[in-house]
Amino acid sequence: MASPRRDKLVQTALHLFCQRGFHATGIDTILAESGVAKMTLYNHFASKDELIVAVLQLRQKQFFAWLDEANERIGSAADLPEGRLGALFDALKVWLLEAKLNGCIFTNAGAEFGNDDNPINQEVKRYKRARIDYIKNVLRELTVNDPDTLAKQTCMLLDGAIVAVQAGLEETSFDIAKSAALLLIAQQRTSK
Amino acid sequence: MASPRRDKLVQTALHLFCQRGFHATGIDTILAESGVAKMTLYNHFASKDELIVAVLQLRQKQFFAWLDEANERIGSAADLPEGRLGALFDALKVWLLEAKLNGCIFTNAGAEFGNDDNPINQEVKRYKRARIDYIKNVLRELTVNDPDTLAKQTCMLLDGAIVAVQAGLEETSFDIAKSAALLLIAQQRTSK
DNA sequence: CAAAAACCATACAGACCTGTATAGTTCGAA
DNA sequence: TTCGAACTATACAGGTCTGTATGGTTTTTG
Repeated sequence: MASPRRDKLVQTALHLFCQRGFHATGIDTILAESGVAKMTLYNHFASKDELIVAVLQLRQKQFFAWLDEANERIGSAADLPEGRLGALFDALKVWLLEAKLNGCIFTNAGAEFGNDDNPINQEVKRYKRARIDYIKNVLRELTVNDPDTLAKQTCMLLDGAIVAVQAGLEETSFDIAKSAALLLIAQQRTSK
Repeated sequence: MASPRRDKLVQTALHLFCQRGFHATGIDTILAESGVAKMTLYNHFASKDELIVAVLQLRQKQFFAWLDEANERIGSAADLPEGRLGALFDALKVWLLEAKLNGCIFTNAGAEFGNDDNPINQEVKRYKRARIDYIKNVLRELTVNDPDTLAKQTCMLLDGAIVAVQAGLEETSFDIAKSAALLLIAQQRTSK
């Protein structure tokens, strides 16, 4: 399953899909950029859609690995429990602004392939759910009333901020989203 | 500028773009669905991109007209000031779930044409800004501390909820977003 | 070394795409 | 009724797209 050409293809495709979108990125562009032959691509993937699914799976793996790492790095630094979520927000802001991405690749995939149950959409769903679960676990540690709702609200604020930045609004959107999330969490902790 | 064929084209295109996306919807599909000849299209629009811009402009007009109407309808019914924003959220939920849209057409346009300053993206930006301003005006009437930040947070929650529903998560996302927005507004009003 | 697997280069099929060219038609207004 | 504008129908140019066919080359492995 693992192969250097395959990996190169998926990584290159990830890069291009992030910047130009899925439909707007042709197979030939990916091949030219990666230096891999077309027949090799179709030896590893039955179709472009399969490649897209592999790209989304790679991205998901990358993201959660990075999130784990960021979470551990914060670990000792955050004395107040709210500090952990705040630091996570800051880290996410860096992650999302580092490469000049065009928004979130999962949200974008939902936009381009939405409205039916193809494997691409299932991957999007899987990612969104996993992210909520991750935040939920972080929140559980902070002993809030309703971690489920709060995790969903946090993810919505995050996605909303990404969309705002993508539309060309100010990058302070992330900070504004962060302060909202912290207010919500504080509200749950005081009213306990 | 106004012409029955032109209107038919834009309306049909709006419908198709909403459901299938922009790149995935060919000109010929729009022509077949609308029953208009190809030369008529290119008499009214120089290119497909121009048609897309017209579609986004129509949608923007529709949306804010509907928003005005909903806002007036609420007007007398909401006794508590928070009630107005809550009722607006409920109305937006209906607007967004009524036709089986695939998310927000402006967010989707940002996903497909992002990362440079084409006219399409400018239209997306214009919409997002106008929506923030609209909410800001509603909030000003409720005398909150920082209407600007609160309006942005509200819009982020809204966009986040739309993305969540688009990804196939529960439609209760809207209600969860609403409760977050109401908490944020209450927080600002009590701490004054 | 030899056999097998992976990969490359090129050409191409077939579909679809945007946009144009051309010629005929409807229809309202001067 | 005649002129002109808007529209239709059809064909097509030129490009791009995904995916395949073919045959040669490299790399790995037994």
